[in-house]
Amino acid sequence: MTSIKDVANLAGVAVGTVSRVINNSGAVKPKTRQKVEEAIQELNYFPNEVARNFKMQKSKMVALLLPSIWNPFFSELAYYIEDELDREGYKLMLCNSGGKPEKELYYLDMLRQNKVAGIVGITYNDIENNVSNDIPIVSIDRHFNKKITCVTSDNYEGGRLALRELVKAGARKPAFMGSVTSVFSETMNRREGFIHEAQVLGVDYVIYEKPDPIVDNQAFISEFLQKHGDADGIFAITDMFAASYIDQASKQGIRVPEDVKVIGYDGIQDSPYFHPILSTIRQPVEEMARTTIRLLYDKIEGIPLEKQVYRIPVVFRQGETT
Amino acid sequence: MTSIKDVANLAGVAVGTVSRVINNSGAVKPKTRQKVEEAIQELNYFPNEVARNFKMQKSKMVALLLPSIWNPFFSELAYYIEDELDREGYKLMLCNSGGKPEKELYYLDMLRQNKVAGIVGITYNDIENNVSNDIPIVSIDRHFNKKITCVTSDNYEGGRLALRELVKAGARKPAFMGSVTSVFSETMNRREGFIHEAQVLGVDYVIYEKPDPIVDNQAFISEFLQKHGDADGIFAITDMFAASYIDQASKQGIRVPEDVKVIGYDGIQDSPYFHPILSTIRQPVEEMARTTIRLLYDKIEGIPLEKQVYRIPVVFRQGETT
DNA sequence: CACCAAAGTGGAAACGTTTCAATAGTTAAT
DNA sequence: ATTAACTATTGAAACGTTTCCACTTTGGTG
Repeated sequence: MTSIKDVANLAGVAVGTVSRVINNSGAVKPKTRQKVEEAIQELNYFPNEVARNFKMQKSKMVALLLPSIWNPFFSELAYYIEDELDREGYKLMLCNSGGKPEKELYYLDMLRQNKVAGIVGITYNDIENNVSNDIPIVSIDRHFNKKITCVTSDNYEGGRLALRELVKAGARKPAFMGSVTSVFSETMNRREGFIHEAQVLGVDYVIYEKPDPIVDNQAFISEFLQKHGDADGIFAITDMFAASYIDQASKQGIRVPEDVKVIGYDGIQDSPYFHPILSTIRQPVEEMARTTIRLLYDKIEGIPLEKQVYRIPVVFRQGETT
Repeated sequence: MTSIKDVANLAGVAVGTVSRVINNSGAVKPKTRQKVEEAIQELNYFPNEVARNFKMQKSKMVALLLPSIWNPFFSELAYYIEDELDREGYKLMLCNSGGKPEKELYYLDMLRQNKVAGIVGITYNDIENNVSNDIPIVSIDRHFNKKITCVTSDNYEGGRLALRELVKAGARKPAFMGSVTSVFSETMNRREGFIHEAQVLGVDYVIYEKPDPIVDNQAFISEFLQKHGDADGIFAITDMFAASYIDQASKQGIRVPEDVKVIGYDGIQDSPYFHPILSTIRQPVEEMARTTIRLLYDKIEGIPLEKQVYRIPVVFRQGETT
């Protein structure tokens, strides 16, 4: 492979000069620059980025650590994250943890060894203590403590909004359904907002939480239907969950939205696949992604951040299920 | 940051020895090894992977270049690719090209500069000439020439299968619908298989292709419905396209499967979101992903490949649309 | 006990850059 | 013509590894 040295030889200058030409740093006489550029052309030389990263002790690589890219919410997020990174010449490394603690830690170690410039983390476990201070992290929907900045949708408002919409659609006894993924998860505020608004409005409500994320959704939903057959409105913690509920309910002859209104959370639907079209609290995925990366840039450059948690507003999107 | 030199100093040995301990290469006395390991512990040292990559002139990074990770077919593929890579300690870099030629080339250059170990490419353009010989590539569904190995589902058989299933489901005049993405795309064989089987069986058929992928799907489908209202079976080139067709058709009062049978291609549905459940030709995404990576490993290690195109068998999956 | 092969270790070069101090060249004012 | 003040360029060190050659130690054999 041709190196900067070959270019220097051919152009009859020193390597330092070639470096300055390439990086437009320092002064170079136009004539010299031309000689060097010709040599670069001639040799079809391009700089070895690995050597640069090594020398500079930093790379333009950002890692995205998430449970599974297969999940449509995450794949949309990843799309925008990559797009925003590319604008500044950063590259994206993708790590699927499966939500497993040991894999999250394994990847964190690996990323440190690879000296990535930053990490976007969507983790199920408290990675606070397993993360060195020398590598900036921004998390999405997970709020640990000072070290890790968090970007999230406004889950609390989303919960309030969902309850209001259910009531507006005619529900007399709305229920919150979902599974706990992590005690650090900001998503739990969806429940708090829901409860708060129900109390403010003075409506009867049900909270039904699945303690263990491993348990089968279907079984959990069946159980709910038995115990709370009188619930006539469902706020599901995610769209995915809402879809499971609708599936299960319709198998038991329950009609949506006639018998039960359903609202999801995420708003990942905008493909012709999805039916029925869910009423949902739409997360502004693109804005969350871009905000996350811009905050990460600030951290990388050592700019102190104003806040610890950045909440992006959500909106209700009417579908066919309310 | 602590380096191998610090470890050597603390352990009272030479850097070469520390290196041998870390890499389990060459002989090291147990006693020495212990001293070194203690020093590593003490200093909390971990090897600088960037320096290694630099020295070794190679990295364990593989790039996945595709139009958009947002597409559920690609995100499933990416999931398995990452999983297979991780088994051998490789990392995945994600590049969304948006299918734009200039971005594909831009990424290709970038990847070369970054000395990735290999590339998995799902491109719309002929990248054959823009790719150096020193970096192994395996493409999915795109067949250029000798240099680039191609992994694809058995599109031809898939096309035959689709036609047979449509006929079996009662269609008298089946149609193939789709848009051309690239002349190099293996996916076009779906059409060939469809045509071949129709001729073998002696059934009347329609081929309706959208020349320009940019044109709006909805408009294209409306046009088709006007011109070929008598077609009573649709083989859509992708599930996504099938879903669009069903949407559009149902808006015009056409019922699926009563009036028209529909078969898609991909089989990306296995989430409760999707309704109706499509009858489809299922691509074995996981097997394709793993095959791709294993072939890439062979190429990386210089092992010559037997074939130029690897076709993975497909199966028909019954849904609610036939 | 002397000798030899094998095992273990040290030390330095090399990988391709950037950067910086030192030197050389140029310009403009005296 | 001399010098001061820049501008342009050189050359070498440094980044953290691995690897290879040379040297030293060890253990076994005659």
